[in-house]
Amino acid sequence: MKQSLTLVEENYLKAIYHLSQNGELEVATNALAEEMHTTPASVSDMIKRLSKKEVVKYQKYKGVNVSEEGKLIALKVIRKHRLWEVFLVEKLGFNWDEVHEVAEQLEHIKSPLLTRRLDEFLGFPKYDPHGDPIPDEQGQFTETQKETLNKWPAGSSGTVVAVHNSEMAFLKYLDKAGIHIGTKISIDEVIEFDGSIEITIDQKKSITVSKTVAENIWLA
Amino acid sequence: MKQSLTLVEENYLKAIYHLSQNGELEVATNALAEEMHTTPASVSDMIKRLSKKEVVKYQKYKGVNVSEEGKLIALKVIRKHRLWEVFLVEKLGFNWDEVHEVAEQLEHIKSPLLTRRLDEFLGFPKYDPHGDPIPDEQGQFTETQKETLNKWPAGSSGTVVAVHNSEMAFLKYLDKAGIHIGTKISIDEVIEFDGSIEITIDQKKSITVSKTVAENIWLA
DNA sequence: ACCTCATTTTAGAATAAGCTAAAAATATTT
DNA sequence: AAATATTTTTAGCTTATTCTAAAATGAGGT
Repeated sequence: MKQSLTLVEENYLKAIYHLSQNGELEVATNALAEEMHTTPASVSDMIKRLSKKEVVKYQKYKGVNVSEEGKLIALKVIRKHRLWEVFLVEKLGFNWDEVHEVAEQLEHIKSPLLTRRLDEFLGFPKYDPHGDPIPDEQGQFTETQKETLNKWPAGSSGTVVAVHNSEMAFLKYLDKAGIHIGTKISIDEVIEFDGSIEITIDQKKSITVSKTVAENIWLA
Repeated sequence: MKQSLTLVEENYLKAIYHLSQNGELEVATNALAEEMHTTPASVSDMIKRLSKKEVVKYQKYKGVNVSEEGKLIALKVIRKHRLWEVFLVEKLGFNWDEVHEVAEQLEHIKSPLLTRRLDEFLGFPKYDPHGDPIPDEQGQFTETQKETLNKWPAGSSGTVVAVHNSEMAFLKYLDKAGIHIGTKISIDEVIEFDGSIEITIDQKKSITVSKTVAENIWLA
């Protein structure tokens, strides 16, 4: 029987899915506790509950991961989160760095019809305002071959399709630099000793970004 | 200190406000239990909590009512509920009889900015798809002098602004008759012995409606 | 193999919300 | 006004979720 999950359970599932990077690695209790801003003890308890509901696979002291069923649930939540982000930015005029908290609430609204209608209303978007892909109802992504900026060779160029790390400071830095989803970036030179990279933004402005920054910008 | 209310507390407040018809009458524990689909015992407990938070006025065995603060909170929830209903019907193409459940969830999203932007996006509507008025941020309604159809004299005419009683059968009946919010209705004749009324719909079709039906249609 | 240390789990308690059954207060009948 | 019926409250228990403190487990170094 498919008892539905509570809001908190859904959030755990989403966090596990995220930390395991699409269901591959095992997730440690401590890591999950940090992600959820709670204690390892609470996480242990919750994992047991989720395990009983068969949405995660779990062995004591060995880490957790989502089950097939759990993965699909997580993806449905992610789908809703990203669709709402598109709505907030494109229809209500929010900035892309203001939407997360609200989407975090909206993602838990339970109404398959609403989700479908919203998708339609937005023109079936494939990416959210941060460039993250939106899974379809079956949890499938439209795959694009994207890679972080630091992996691109000097001389190449691409378009920003995603940004990971949603810290305010980072988003503000990008904003100031003029880097958004869709911005064209040319890789001019890769400085070997510290991994920093000289780039040209939209064929206009040249700047140097640190390796850390480069690792959080995805190009296609 | 203004501790925020839980989702369930918000729902109680809304129910109390409804049952008291805008904060006038006292609400009985049993009535509230029925409205909330729960037991009187649970209601008693909850009322104590709400009373401690000063959002309701309460004397044992004497009934409850919202406080000024509680009333404002209830009105804010009602505002959100009705704005979302407008969104669902006008933007996502829901039928006016499909929106309630979803709006019941959406009304609890906490983001004043979202509410304001949504209001703006919808063109600052004053009525929801059922014709119920949408309070502003301060909880004020745009007052219109509306009255149920049975109170209007023969020869007068008005526009449908609201429909109370949301039973499926009733809504379907109206739909079939071609009566919607905004429909113009002329009162042709009031039959004295049973209170039924002959009306003309949108200057076209004439029908006779029973007193019961007339009592549930509001004109302005 | 053993010791130490970090990680993880268990135990026990707290809060929010609900329930059932029993007691108390109010209302209605006679 | 007493008896009865109805309504409301209290008491005690349950589940979901969290916490702190204590115990158990696993891993790395000697």
